[in-house]
Amino acid sequence: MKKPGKRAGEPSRAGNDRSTGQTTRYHHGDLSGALLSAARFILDRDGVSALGLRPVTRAAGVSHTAAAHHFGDLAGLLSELAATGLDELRAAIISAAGTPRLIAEAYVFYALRHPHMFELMFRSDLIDRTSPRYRNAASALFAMLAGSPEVSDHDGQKETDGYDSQDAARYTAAWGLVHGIAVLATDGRLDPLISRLREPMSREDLVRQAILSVPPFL
Amino acid sequence: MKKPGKRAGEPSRAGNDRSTGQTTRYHHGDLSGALLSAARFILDRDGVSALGLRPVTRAAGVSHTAAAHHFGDLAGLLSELAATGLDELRAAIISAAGTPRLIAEAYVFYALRHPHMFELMFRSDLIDRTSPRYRNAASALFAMLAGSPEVSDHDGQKETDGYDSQDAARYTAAWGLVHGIAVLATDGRLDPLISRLREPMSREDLVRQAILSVPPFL
DNA sequence: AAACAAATCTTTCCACTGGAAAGACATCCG
DNA sequence: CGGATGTCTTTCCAGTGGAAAGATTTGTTT
Repeated sequence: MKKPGKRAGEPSRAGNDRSTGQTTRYHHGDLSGALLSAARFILDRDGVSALGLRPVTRAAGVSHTAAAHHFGDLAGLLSELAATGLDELRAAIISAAGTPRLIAEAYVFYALRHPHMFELMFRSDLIDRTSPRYRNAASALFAMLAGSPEVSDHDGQKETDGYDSQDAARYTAAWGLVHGIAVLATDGRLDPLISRLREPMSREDLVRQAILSVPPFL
Repeated sequence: MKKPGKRAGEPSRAGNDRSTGQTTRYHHGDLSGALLSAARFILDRDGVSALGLRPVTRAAGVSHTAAAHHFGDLAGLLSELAATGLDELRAAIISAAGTPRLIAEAYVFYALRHPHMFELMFRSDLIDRTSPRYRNAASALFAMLAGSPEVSDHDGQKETDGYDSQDAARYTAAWGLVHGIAVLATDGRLDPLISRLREPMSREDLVRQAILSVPPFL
C-alpha cells in the first residue's frame, strides 16, 4: 500500500528549489530562519490573513508540516515573527529617544511604516503570548515605555513596591493614546475624517498634530 | 447517481429542532434574525474566533449554506452583527451624554462590558466595511463623537468646508485615547501593569484614572 | 568503522472551514 | 389551478492546521 515512490531524480537532493541555483538538501540548515523571513515577506506583501502554515512553508520550499518541529504550531511561528516586530518597535523608540513626544511619534510612525507587522504584534488570537520569545520582547518594550517601578532602598537591599497609581494611570493614558491612534490610522479609520478636511492633510500630518494636541506632549 | 434519500420522517417538518418544542418549518420565517441572535450568543460566549458559518447556522438549526441567501457570505452576517454593536455603543454614549469625560468613560466601559463585540466591531478583516448597514452605523457613531463639521451660512444656503485641522487633530487624539485604552484593556494588555500596582486596582478603576489623568478630560 | 540514537523533513491522513452549484420545498400571485 | 419566486438543503470542492508515521540525514558511542 505504501509506495516508496520518489520519482527518479538525483538521489542526494531532496526538494526542487526555486530561483536560486542552490541544491536544497534534505536538512535545510537554517529552516527556522528561512521560515521566519518567508513569513515576514508574505506578511509585508499580503497582510496577516495570508500568514498560513502552507503558504509560508511553500515559500520556503518545504512541506507544510516542516515548521512543526521548530515552532510547534502556527502560533509558535507567528509569535516569533511578532516578537521581532516588537524588537523593531523598541529599537525605533530607542533611536528616537528623548522627549515623550518623540517617543509617541516613533510608536505611531512605526505602525504606519509596518502596518501588517503592527497588526500581527497585537493579534492575541494568532500568537501565543506566553511564548518566552514574545514575553521577553513585550516586557522589554513596555518596560521602556513605562519605565520600571521605583525601587526603594531598604537597608541596602533594593526592593520595589510596584507602580504608583498615578504613574500607572498616566502610563495607561499615554500608551492608550499612541496605540489607539496607531490602530485607527493603520486600519484606515481616520480616512473618512481626512477626506472631509478643510485643507488637505496626510495621515502622518494628522497623527502628528493629534499627538501635539495633547497637553502632556506639547 | 442522486439519491432523493431523506430518511423516513414527518413530511411537513424539516429540521430537527433543539430544546424548544416548536416544529421547525422549511421556511423559517425570520432566519436572518435567528442567525443574528445565534451569532450574538456565540460571540458573547466563545469570542470572535468561534463565529464561523457552520457553528452559527448549526445553532440556528439550519444548513450551513442557509445564511448565504440573506447575508451573502460570512462577512455579510458579521457586518450586520458588528453594526448592532456600533448602535449599542452609540446608545451607551448617548445615555451617558454630557461631559467629554463621561463620553470617554462610556466608550471604554462598553468595550469592557462587551469585549468580544467590541473586538468584532473593529475587525476589518472579518467584516465588510462598505456594507450599507455597517457604514451607516459607523458614520452615525463617529459623527456623534466628533460632531459634524461646522456649517457656514452663505446667503441663507448652508454648506460646509469640512473639518478644521485643529478640530480634526483633537478629535483624532480623543478617539485614539479612548479606543486605545479600550483595546489594551479588553485584550488584557494592562494586566501585567495592574498586577504590579502598589495598591490593588481593578481594570475599571485604572482606565477611569487614566482618562482622568488627561487634562482635557479633567 | 560500524551501530545505534536523535534530529529533521516528507508523506499521508483527518476533521474542519467557507462557498459554489444545483436540487427540493414552500409560498405567493396570476 | 399553475407557474414564478423566494427560501432552504444537499452535494461537492478547494482550502486550512495538525497528528501520526515513515524516510533521511546527522551526531554519538562503542
